[in-house]
Amino acid sequence: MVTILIIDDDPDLCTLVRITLSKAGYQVEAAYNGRSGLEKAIQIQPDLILLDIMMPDGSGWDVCQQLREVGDAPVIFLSAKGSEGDVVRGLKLGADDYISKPFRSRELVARIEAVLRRSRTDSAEVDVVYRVGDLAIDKARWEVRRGDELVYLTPTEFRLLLLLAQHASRPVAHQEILTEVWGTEHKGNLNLLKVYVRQVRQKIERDPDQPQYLVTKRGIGYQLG
Amino acid sequence: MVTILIIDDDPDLCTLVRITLSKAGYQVEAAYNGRSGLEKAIQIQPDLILLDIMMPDGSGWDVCQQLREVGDAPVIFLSAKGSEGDVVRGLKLGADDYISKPFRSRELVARIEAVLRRSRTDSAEVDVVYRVGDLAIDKARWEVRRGDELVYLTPTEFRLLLLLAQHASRPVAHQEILTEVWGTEHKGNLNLLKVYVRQVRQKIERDPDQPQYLVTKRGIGYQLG
DNA sequence: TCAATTGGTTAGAGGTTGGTTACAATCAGG
DNA sequence: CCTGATTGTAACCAACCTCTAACCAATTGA
Repeated sequence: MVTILIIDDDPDLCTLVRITLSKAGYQVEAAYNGRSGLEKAIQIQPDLILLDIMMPDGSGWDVCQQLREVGDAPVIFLSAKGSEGDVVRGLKLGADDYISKPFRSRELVARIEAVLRRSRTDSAEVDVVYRVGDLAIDKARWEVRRGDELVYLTPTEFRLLLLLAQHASRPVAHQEILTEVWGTEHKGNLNLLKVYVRQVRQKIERDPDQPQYLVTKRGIGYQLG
Repeated sequence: MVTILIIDDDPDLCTLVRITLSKAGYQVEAAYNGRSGLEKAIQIQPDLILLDIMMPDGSGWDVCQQLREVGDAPVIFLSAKGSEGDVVRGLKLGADDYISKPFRSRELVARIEAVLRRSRTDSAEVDVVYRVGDLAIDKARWEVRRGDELVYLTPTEFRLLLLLAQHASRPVAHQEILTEVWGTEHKGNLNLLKVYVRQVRQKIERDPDQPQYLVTKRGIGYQLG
């Protein structure tokens, strides 16, 4: 369940947003001033924060800055229409997007989804590690470990293992492997695949004759895990 | 028919791509700036989008982001050779792949096919599991379980059982089974079917002589459950 | 009742698939 | 230009799968 925290001094707006986002399938929490907003953010660790920067106590900017320090949830801030300077300032303070009041509910949902998608792929880019048993395939570092020890694979061997890891626990067809790893010009070259499967097994399996990780799916392809 | 939208300010390139992809069997639409590209994307809902991020009006990035908001078509972007920063930025904005200009037509087609295949299997990777009694036929994993234990079936045996599972509690005619599993060239070979029915029963039935799952419908065909 | 029809069983030949090894071609770094 | 690493090819073997043929058993209906 995706949780969204809205921080705004206007209770009517909070209610409106709560209804809109509930319909879109989100869990919504509200806070009516900067201080309690920060506390709630720490407490519930929301997936995204909607922040009004023009609150009566003038705490919007501070809260925006502090939110970035206490968690990594993306922030969308709400600004009065036409205050372009505020928009720039907000984005510089680390906000991920902004919406001018008044806004239509469809637009709000669209912006939220866009920001969530972006933040997901961003963090996915930093740490993509596929795990199968005590095997770890690290896409970003281009490394494979079995337990603690580093296993060295050549680039082609790595691409093969990575592809299988990305579909772990599911068979991947011979042809799909060949076209993904070697390109269409080799899509019929089953022998090539067999040779590389052996090489990878020699390196990652404890007993290459009784593979535990890279298993054969006869008549179909290969499967990791 | 698979439709591809190309957004690029260079009409010559668009024409070249159109010819290349038409030969490969795709329907191609072109737009020559970001705005009309977005409009076309909404209008025709293409299966894949090729996007030039370095358009004169500088709209590439915005368009990339907005494309993700208005549809779920995968995006491949075209970048000038060597602009590594742009590549990372593009991928973070949610693009699925990139190609550096100039590119060879074979490579373009290969990348498109890879991305399409990936986006298709990603959505198809939701497990389809047919259940009959305590028998579970998992189409995606290509596995059959009775209770907890895995039952090994050969590819042909699996295709036979899968077909019956897809019509569970209904008889399937001999001829239909034969043409679906073995193809038209075997549609009269009843003996073949009988042999395989026995083999499958040996593997999935508790008492193969008193089949509970794969039952005979005399004069018609076979039925699962 | 007893052929005719339909379904079930068994064993095995031959082909296909996967695994293994050795080696040639290619590439990258010194 | 040489060297070692890596990629891709060729040939072979072993295991397995597919399909055929022949025969047996159960059911049907004339």
